[in-house]
Amino acid sequence: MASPTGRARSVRARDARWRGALAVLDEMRRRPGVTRADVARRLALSTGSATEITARLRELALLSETPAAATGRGRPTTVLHPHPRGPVVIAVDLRQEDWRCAVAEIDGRPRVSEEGRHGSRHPAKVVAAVGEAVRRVHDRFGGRVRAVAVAVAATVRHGAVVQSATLGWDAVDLTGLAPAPGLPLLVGNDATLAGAAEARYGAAAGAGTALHVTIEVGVGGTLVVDGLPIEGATGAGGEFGHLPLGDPALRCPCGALGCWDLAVDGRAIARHLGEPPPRDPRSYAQAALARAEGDAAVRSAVGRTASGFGRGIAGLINALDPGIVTLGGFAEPLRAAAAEEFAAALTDGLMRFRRADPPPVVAATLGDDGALHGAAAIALDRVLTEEGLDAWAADHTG
Amino acid sequence: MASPTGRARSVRARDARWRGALAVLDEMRRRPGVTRADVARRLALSTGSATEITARLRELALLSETPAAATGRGRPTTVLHPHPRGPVVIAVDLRQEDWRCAVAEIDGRPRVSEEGRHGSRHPAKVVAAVGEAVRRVHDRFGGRVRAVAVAVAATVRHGAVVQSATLGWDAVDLTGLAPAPGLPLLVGNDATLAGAAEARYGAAAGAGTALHVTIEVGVGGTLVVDGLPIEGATGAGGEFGHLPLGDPALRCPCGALGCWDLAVDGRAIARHLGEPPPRDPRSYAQAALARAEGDAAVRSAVGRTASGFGRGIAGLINALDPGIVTLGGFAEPLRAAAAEEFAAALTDGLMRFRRADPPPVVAATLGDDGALHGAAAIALDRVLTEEGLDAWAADHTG
DNA sequence: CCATTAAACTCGTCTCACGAGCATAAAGGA
DNA sequence: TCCTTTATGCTCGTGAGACGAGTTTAATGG
Repeated sequence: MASPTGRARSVRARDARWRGALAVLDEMRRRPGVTRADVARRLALSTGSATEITARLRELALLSETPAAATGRGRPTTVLHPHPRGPVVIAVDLRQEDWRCAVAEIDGRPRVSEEGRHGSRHPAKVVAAVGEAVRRVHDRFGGRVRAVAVAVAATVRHGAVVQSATLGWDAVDLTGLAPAPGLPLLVGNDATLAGAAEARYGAAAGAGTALHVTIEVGVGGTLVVDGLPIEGATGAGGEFGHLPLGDPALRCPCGALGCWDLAVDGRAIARHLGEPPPRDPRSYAQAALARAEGDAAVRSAVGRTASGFGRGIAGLINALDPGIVTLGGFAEPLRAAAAEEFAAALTDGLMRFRRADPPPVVAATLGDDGALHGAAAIALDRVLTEEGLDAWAADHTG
Repeated sequence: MASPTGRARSVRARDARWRGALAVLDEMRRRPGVTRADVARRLALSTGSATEITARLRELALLSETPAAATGRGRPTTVLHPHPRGPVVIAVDLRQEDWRCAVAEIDGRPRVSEEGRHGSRHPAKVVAAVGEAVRRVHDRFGGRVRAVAVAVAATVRHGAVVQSATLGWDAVDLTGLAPAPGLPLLVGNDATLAGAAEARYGAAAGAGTALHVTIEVGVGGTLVVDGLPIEGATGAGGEFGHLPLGDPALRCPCGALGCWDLAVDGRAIARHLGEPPPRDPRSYAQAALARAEGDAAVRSAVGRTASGFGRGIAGLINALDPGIVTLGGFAEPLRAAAAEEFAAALTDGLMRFRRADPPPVVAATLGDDGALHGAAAIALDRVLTEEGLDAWAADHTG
């Protein structure tokens, strides 16, 4: 379907130059290990076009081909791989206590290259350490690096960190992470990127509309449509934790009243137990699940929390109508620890007509790697465009 | 940006056949009265291409050209219009008490052709009456009709009406509205389509991400990204009224607890006044605004309702990050009647970092015509595609 | 009435994909 | 072992769509 209010697309032949090539590269990304014959079939390409396109891409070091294992009669085809001197992106995941820096070829699988812990609350130090790592990777891969994407446990607007309860940061400038001028630096919220990764490679693969929800400190998540997170006007979409689904009497550190955040993470469990707010809601929540084994009061507190979580999920399903819901971080253990309470609240919160075939609510499958995969994905999205390939081709000819 | 999880796009030349033509037609839709020279500039088309494309489209009765008023020196250009024998779509708006049937040419402006009231609660009768009207229009326009779209005040899933509190309907089969076999019949929720129209032609024109919220019986609305409503997996997205933002003790007719629906429409005002639930919350709410003039109790009840509405809007802004919020139906009069309460609740409910530059909350500008415009828009979206133009061209050559 | 200006028209060229026909590399049967 | 079958890759002529340089046209304004 056309996008009649989108920016005026240019129609020039220049923009058709990479049509077939991009389709092939996308297919390669989506199905690692795909054969050339398969790609041609899927894209309804003639064998002539397939020959021409793969030859061009091989020439430009955008892919390489190796003989495929024979599957029967007929001339054997080839498997398409990223080229050993092809473009790469750097993906960074900046979490509460540590960070990881990975490299991904155009198949989108990040391979962790460096990692480190940061006890420090000083953003400048963390940024400096991560920046060093990025620069080392950039030195190693040189011109092959075409973009850098950072997943950060923070609210991100217009590509900049605005605040982070998890990290204890206010606005932080991450532009120092760019290892070279002119290299695109993309910054995204970690839960948003994890959701994108789940929708592309994980539990929600294939779903047109997927909802990802994660609990760490508060709630994060995103609605993903056709592999792209609904980012909102400033990039801060998916802050479901700040819907007033919680206790209207409680003031959230974000400034609003009744945020769902306060009703589902470790702070909620502590409140139900009459204990003081935990310094680190994440580890407190994990510990509570262990304590619940032998302690009925803790079990009950966990159950009430799971119930509040299920009720909110039901509301989000009502409002957004996802085809599947994936749970990340503490969300899945919480649901598992009080499965009945969660399920009851979920069903009770659904509109009646949705109860016959509600969307599956499943555990995220990429675990801790989701955000890293998502960062690699958005970085590659940037590289695998007409403009990106134009730039790459300009560097790789003549 | 590519859509890496979307269906495998075909790459064949066949799909490039209409590239330029579609871009020109889209431009024509977006800016009624544009000149050919303007379109060429905007799309970065060479004058040669513009000549070629417009000639082809004229030949196919997809557009016509008339001399433009001279604006200065130079050879005068032409204004692009829908062709008098070009394709049209039928747009239907099926509301609580009446219906309208309109015809739109490819500029997307629906012109009402027939209308009627339906006191009847019997869906079959209503569908029959509307179907007759559609058939009459179809008879008049013949093969020019390429699609029919129906905006209906009901929950729609997979293109079918599931239920409607407003109309008092359960599942209703609207396929009888199709005036001819093979003609696409698109069915959409009225608030969703009104939101799409606001984002394309109305108050939210130009916004990448827009939130439309309307109050009739309960709350309807949609998030619109680049002109396309986020429809969800089954097409029932945008049911924000069934987020549990209301009183958790109240059971909604939908089956869930605490729905926002109950906190913002006429039922909420009645409850605050200690009056019994109104039979028709819409007219009750309108009447309440009039009563509020001279009655402090009513004013207070309206204020509390506006406050609950503002709080919910704030939550939706937090969660979805729209660039603008448009208010339709009773939402705007409610906000206007208790502007201070609404604004205070809105601000108080926003995350702190959003308060500096919150998205504008404005009245929808298309009024009662929004849904009709939206229906025409999605019908045209269907017609103005490669496949749609292929079909049209097949009927108009040789 | 002619210079100026902006736009339309003409036409040769380019690029990309198609598709028919041919070449190639395997499996399987005689 | 050789030939047939099968699936695929390669070659090359064709066609569509857009470009862009050069030319023509229709207006304004001095």
